[in-house]
Amino acid sequence: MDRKVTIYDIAREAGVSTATVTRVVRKDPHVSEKTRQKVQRVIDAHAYTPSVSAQNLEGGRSRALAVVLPVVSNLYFNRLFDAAYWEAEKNGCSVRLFQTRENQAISPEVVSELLRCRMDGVLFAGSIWSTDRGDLNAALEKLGKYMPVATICPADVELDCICIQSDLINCARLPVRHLHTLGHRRIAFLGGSMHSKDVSRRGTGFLDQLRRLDLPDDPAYHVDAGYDMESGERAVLRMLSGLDRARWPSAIVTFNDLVALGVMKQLKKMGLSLPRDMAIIGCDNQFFCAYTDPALTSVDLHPEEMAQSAVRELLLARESSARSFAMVRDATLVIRESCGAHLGRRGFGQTEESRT
Amino acid sequence: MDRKVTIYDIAREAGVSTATVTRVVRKDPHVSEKTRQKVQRVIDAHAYTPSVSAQNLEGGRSRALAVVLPVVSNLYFNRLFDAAYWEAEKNGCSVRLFQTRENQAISPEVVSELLRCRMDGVLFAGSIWSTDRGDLNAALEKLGKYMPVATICPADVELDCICIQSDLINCARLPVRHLHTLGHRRIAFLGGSMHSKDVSRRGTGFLDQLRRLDLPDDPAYHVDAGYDMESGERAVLRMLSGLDRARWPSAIVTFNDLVALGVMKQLKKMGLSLPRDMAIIGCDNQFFCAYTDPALTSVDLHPEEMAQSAVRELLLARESSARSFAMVRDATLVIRESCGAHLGRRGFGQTEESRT
DNA sequence: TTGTACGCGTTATCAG
DNA sequence: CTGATAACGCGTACAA
Repeated sequence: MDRKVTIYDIAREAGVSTATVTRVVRKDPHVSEKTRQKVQRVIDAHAYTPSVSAQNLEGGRSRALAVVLPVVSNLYFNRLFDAAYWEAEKNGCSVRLFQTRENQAISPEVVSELLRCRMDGVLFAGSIWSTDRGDLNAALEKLGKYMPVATICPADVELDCICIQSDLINCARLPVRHLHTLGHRRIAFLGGSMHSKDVSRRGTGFLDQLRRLDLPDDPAYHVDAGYDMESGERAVLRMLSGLDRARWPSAIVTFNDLVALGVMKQLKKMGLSLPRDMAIIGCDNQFFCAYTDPALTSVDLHPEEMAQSAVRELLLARESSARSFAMVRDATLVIRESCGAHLGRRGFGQTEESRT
Repeated sequence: MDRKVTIYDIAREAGVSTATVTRVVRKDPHVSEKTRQKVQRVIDAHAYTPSVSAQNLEGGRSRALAVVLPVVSNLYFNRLFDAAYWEAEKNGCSVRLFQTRENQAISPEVVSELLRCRMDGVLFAGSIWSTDRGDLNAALEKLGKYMPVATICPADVELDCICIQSDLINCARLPVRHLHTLGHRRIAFLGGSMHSKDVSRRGTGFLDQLRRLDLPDDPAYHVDAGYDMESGERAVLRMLSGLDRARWPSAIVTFNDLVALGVMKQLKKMGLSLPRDMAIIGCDNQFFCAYTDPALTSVDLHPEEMAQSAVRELLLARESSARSFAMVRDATLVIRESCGAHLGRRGFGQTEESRT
């Protein structure tokens, strides 16, 4: 491996001072055209590029933002990351990715790594909410002293940083209303946990909406499960196995589209026809939603836009003094075929149901 | 924003020299237990962490690998990246992601950014092969002078770097043989391009295999298309529309699973029943393959293992002198239901076919 | 317009 | 065992 050519090498060979080389590189106009050309020629000849490390050390900043999330290979997170990446790049800033994996909590290792790297800002997304509230606030405060901090978080989390909040309310309301409008009364929720400690609060939000519409909140209609396809398969099987067919829900809202994928597979395996025998609504509006059979109706939380806002605010906060505030991007429902909406309004399970 | 506390601050407050602070941080045993404790206390009190920029400047290396690819939000690439990330992390190395987007060529900007950041190694994956061979070699050579270079590339590409080659041969052979065994004779290929300039050479590899088995290579059986679901939908429609039903293929191999998704959707829309009326084989063995209807048979190129090998070799090359060589990870066929293999062997399209 | 000299935060070398 | 001090590569006052 060759030694990297430095600004000294260029200066010496061009017969000028390092200051002049810098000026040429930074396109400082206070250089005579003659020397500029001379220096530029040497630079080109050696393909000289200033060292970022040295520049950062000098300037005290890294022109880099950190994005901390569990896994990029997750569909939701890679959309989020991708958006953050390009938004930062548009502003001449690079992005460093830190994965925490299943390690739900925000680890001290990550915090110190962020500090070590002198990041210009950090965006947290996903799963850190399960961290003990005290620890979390301590960590954020510690980081906040040195760099602006932003998070993409559930709406009910109050943190001392830039909070881009997921639209929990509509994420639950939209699917429930849609199903209600189509005549469904018995609606189940599968995936994640109904307990309030669940990362996203999606389950609890769902229950709220049921209550608002005076719909039955049958405990049999939600079994705790994971966040992937296998979880969906198992959960729906467990739920339906324990129920008389007359008590079956006519619709299922899932934690996310992956769970929905599993649910649909299991349902078909049981011989049900979708959406006739069961309506399904997923969440995240993933790329494959239009290609399931039937095409999956889903809620879009617009992670891309949230990520873009976060990056923009981070960049802003870097200049001005840091501030803490919250903003929300409305969720939207993307209606496809998995609820039979295209077939017109119908009345599911009305006959067996006791009107309350 | 507070000023970061430096090694000087610690040294002063602890009443020792910076050298001693470094020793404590690096756990150098040549420190008396007494001073060690004294210094450590100050370090903890201020949550001091050495600056990576300064360390890198000093040491002349970054302890970071670069991964260059088109987009992480692509399923194939995020699996690849994720594997590289954790393999590097296991070796105390961080990973920096560079996306080139649709920008197929390896741009001078990326090259100079890699140089600027003084990366300890770089892994290229995907799409740079379409770069003019001369330019590509020039870029790789330039980089190679300063850091080890690895690529995940088609097997027929000869480059002066560490080449982790995709198993082109089996990627084409496995699906064609499988279909042949099941009795299929008219096999089409959809997605990408059949032209040899296509990034992955998947189309040309497919044609080779057809010839080997003496199967008809009807030009109508492959229309150039893209790499996503929409491309699949359009391509299959275009192909079948132009053909008498008697001349229809009985099986379709697609460039990847995304294309397969589109093809399956379009086929169903046309009223065909899968796999009875048409067998499908995708490529990449994506997570959703087991959840399509019918479950999609697919080729796995094992991008994770390729990425891990690449990272390992990069780390090795960093120590010893750089070397250039090639290695291949065999592709495997994951058989599910989209070819009807679970239904036993059958003879598709035998009757209409003219035996040659 | 150009050059000198210092600081940025660490580590390594060499004395003590 | 501990402390000066010289790099590391760059930018930037300040001076010429």
